Amino acid sequence: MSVWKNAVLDASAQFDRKREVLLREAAASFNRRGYHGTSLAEIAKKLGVTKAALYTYVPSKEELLYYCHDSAMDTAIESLNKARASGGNGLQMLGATLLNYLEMMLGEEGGYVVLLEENAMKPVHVRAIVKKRDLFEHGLRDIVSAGIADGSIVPCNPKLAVFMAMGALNWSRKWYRPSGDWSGPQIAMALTEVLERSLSSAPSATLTVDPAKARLDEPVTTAPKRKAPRRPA
Amino acid sequence: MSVWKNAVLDASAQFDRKREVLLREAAASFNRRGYHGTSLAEIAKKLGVTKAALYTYVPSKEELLYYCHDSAMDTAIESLNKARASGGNGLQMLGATLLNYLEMMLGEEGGYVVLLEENAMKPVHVRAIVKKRDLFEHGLRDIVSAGIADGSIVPCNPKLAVFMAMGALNWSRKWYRPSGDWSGPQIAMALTEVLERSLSSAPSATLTVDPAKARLDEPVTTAPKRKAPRRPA
DNA sequence: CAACTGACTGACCGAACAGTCAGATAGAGC
DNA sequence: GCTCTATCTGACTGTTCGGTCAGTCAGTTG
Repeated sequence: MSVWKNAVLDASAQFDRKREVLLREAAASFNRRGYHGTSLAEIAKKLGVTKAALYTYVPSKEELLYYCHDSAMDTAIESLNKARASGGNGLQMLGATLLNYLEMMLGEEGGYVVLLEENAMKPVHVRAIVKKRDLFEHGLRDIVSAGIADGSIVPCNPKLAVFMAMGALNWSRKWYRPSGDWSGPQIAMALTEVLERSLSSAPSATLTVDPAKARLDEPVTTAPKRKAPRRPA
Repeated sequence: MSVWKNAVLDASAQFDRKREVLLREAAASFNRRGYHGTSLAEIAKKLGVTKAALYTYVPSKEELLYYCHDSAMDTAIESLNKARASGGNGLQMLGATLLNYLEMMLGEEGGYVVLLEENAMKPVHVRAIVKKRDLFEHGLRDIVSAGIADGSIVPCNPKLAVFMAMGALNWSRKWYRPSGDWSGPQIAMALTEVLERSLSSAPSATLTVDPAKARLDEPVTTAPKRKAPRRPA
């Protein structure tokens, strides 16, 4: 690893940098083989060090998992806040959040998303993660509720709608291949588009047929493509 | 386990029954703690036997995982064939398949769905499972394509649409609680409804707000609730 | 009753793994 | 050059787990 053997930076910056690289590598391995299916020696080998060296940066394997989860949730909540700050109606904020979330998940850096096997952590850590996850999910539900109220989102059950969206998004980790035809941002765009359509009060008349040709320099927010919001009978 | 200590049946039926119970229990444990996180002793204890007894029914832990995956895929493909046989337009067939799939996944019996950690299996088994999974997914894509052709589904990318649907559905295993407010069939109905809306050429003007109150004796197929299919400009 | 069969047990083995520790190493500050 | 300290190594430990095996036990058949 190039980051591992690198002078220039001062001591504490080196430490932080290496710790970050470790988290990333761990998350990638956990994602691929699962927490229990990944050994510390395996991670260490990829970083060009021995297992014992990892304990300089992390007190235990369990806490390594916890840190991965924690970073991922922080990033998720950040994407939520960013979307909230940018404003717009409920549907637009929802779309912006999902797009941010997915882009960071499929990004080059890999984000350190793990999401599964939370029960492998100690109860204290499970509680901490669940708390943050609930913060994120309730934030999303509130956005959906706001969207229903402002007419941009069709009346529905916000809890279920968010569960569905999270499933559709998180599942992409299973089938996304960086070397495939579709880039991360292209997938993010296309998936978000379908999800928006499922909840929009004015669903678009068409969807992206070929994500590989999607132009990514277009504005992110998907304005309703037909006319005014429509309320149910 | 009541099934384990039960006379009445003849020998080979007993064997098959017990084997099935073992598969179910294993799948449930694998789903909860992951493959590597589940020990055979743990499974055996739940069945009231010792670890060694399991080897009467299964040659190895790895093959136990394989059998779980295999059964799940067979059930999935069966739900696909059933929907195809029942006919209707593309959107209706898609909805019927997803509904069947989800009902079996959330059913009392638990189906033995696992889906994750395939890479824990031997390459031969991975190939066999991937083959069946591809059969299922390509079947779904074909249905989506048919729906686009017959005008019931909005033009979109079938591959991406199916990935999204599978994610939304499979993710339910993460948050579904049999003891919760919503029953399996109610969730199946509500989720399928949202997914249909995301792809329908004539999206409904409203969605189920309270899945707990959904009437399950209604016909399954969701007829377009507005008017004729609309094609893109 | 006696011979046989298949399910099952409890003790055991070897491998893999998380975590520990004494010591090697190398850079920073004096 | 000398010391101090942070980082890292390689060998080690205790434990857990998948898998094996000799032998027990219950049920069946004749």
